[in-house]
Amino acid sequence: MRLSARVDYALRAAAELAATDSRAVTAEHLATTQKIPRKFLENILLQLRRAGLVRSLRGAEGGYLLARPPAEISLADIIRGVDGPLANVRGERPEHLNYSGTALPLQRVWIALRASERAILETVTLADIASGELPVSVREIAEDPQAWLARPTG
Amino acid sequence: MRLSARVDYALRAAAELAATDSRAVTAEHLATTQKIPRKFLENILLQLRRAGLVRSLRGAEGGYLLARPPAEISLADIIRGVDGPLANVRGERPEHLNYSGTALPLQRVWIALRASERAILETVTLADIASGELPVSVREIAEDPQAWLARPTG
DNA sequence: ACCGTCTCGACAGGAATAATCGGATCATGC
DNA sequence: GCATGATCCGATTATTCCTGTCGAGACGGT
Repeated sequence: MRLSARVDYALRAAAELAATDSRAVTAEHLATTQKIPRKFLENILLQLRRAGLVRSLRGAEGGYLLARPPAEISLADIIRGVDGPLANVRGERPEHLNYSGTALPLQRVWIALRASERAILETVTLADIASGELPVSVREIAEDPQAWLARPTG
Repeated sequence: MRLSARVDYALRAAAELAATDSRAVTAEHLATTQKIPRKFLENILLQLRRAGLVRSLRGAEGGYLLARPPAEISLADIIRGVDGPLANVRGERPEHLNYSGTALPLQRVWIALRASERAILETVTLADIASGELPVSVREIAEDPQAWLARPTG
């Protein structure tokens, strides 16, 4: 799991939008409150708009707002919107790999890994982030003190 | 989840080593059977050796072999050996992030995500790959037909 | 008409990634 | 001791990706 700055920014901006329901928020405001380079953010917001995740309004009183209710936008939607498919191995989707010989079972591991990422990223919505209340299944995992250690023990 | 060529190569080579127990295998052989650029592979094998995961023998009859029994080397070990920490956000470890405002709950999501990746990558060993028999917990996830779809439904 | 905002392609600098080169070093057999 | 076969390893290149910036244009509201 490697999250690029682009994805990180997109999610933080989206979270901010989710918190400010029904009013348009300017790129400038998002940039300063979340400490994101402004022009870079514009770039990202444009991507999100083309992905159908945010709407935009021009002119005075303009800005950005979510295209759907926050509860209907998952983190996975955002990530895919700016960074393409969630999972890939050397640029290939896991299901398209053709490993040979001993390496063959690796493909099933990547599939499992992706499924398990989806279980989280498809479940958590912007509404969850905005309210601070994560779904139980996710909270259970995050609450394990082991999960917060840099290096897993045993 | 983005797997670099380096990691992919490392895992495939390691799988090959796991299958060929107790004999040393040359870089040349690994490169051809797994279709990996040879000099690049040497580079990777050197990293694995420095990480204490493989041993090497020089001279005729030389080559590489695993430093420990395959059952005692997890995929996570290999990945960390060549690519550093499993998870990071913009170069920072998830536990070191300091999000502010609305974005705050995101950190817990990354922690959960990492934990759930670990659950797979720490569990699956090279012995599992070599035998083709994945742990039940992983197999259950990988066997779900949903997991093989490019885009999740519902 | 004017101001504030989004729109959007181009592009630059740097970092990461992928891969290669060439030689040094070491073990083994003869 | 010499040839051979292999690892060792720093240096180097090539390419792609990532981050971030610029500037001119389009558009909405007043």
